[in-house]
Amino acid sequence: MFLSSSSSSSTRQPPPIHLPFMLPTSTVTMSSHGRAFGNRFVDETGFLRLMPSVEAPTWFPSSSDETNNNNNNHDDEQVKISGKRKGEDGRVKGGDKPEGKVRKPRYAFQTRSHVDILDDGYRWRKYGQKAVKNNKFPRSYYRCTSQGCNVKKQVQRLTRDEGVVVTTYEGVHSHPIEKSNDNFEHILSQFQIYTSI
DNA sequence: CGGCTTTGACCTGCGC
DNA sequence: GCGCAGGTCAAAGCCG
Repeated sequence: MFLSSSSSSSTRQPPPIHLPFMLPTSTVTMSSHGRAFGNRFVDETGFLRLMPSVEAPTWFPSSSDETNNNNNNHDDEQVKISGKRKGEDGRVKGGDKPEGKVRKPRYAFQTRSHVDILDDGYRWRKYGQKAVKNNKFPRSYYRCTSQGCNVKKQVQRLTRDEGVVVTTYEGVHSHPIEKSNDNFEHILSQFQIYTSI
C-alpha cells in the first residue's frame, strides 16, 4: 500500500529521534527529569510545538465528541477523536478499550522531522495502520509493550507539510521509562540538524 | 524462535 | 437506515 516515508519496511527502525518527555498527568508541562518545557516548546519555524489539543485537555471528554468542536483550530489534518465501541464477549474491536466511558486524555504534538518514529524512551509495538481521509500518508497505531501499560500513540505525517509528524499519545505510562535519555540539548540539536537540511 | 510489522477484516460511531 | 471514516484485531510473514 502506501509507505509512510523512509521509516518503514526494509530496515526495521530508522535512527529514531529521542524525545525525553514523560507524559503529563494533567496539564501540559512536558518535562524530562525535572526539566520543563511548558508550552514554549518551540513553534512555527520550528521543530516541535504543542498542538492546541494539548493545551486544552478537555478536547476529549468522556462522552464522545460534545466538545471536540471547541478547539477546532486544528487543521483539516487534525488528529480527530472518535471511535468508541462496546466490546461484546470481551472481545475488543474497533475504537478503544471498553474501560467504561472514561476516555483517557490524549496529548498531541508536532515534530518536524523526516522520520516518523520518535523515540521517547518507551518501547512501542505497532498494531495497525490506516489510510486517513485527505491525507496521503497513513496513520500508524502503536501500543506500549510494557506489561500492564495501556498507553497508545498514533503517528501521522501531514500531507500539507511532509516534514511535520503529528504524534498523539493516549494514556499515561504506569512504569518507568525504559531507556535513559536526559540531555535534551542534544536532542534539540538533532532537531535542528533535521530541520536545517 | 520470539518479537515485531504488515495488512485485510471487522466493529463502532457519526453524519447525511 | 446507510455509508463512511476511524480504530483495533489477528493471522501471516519477516527479521535478528
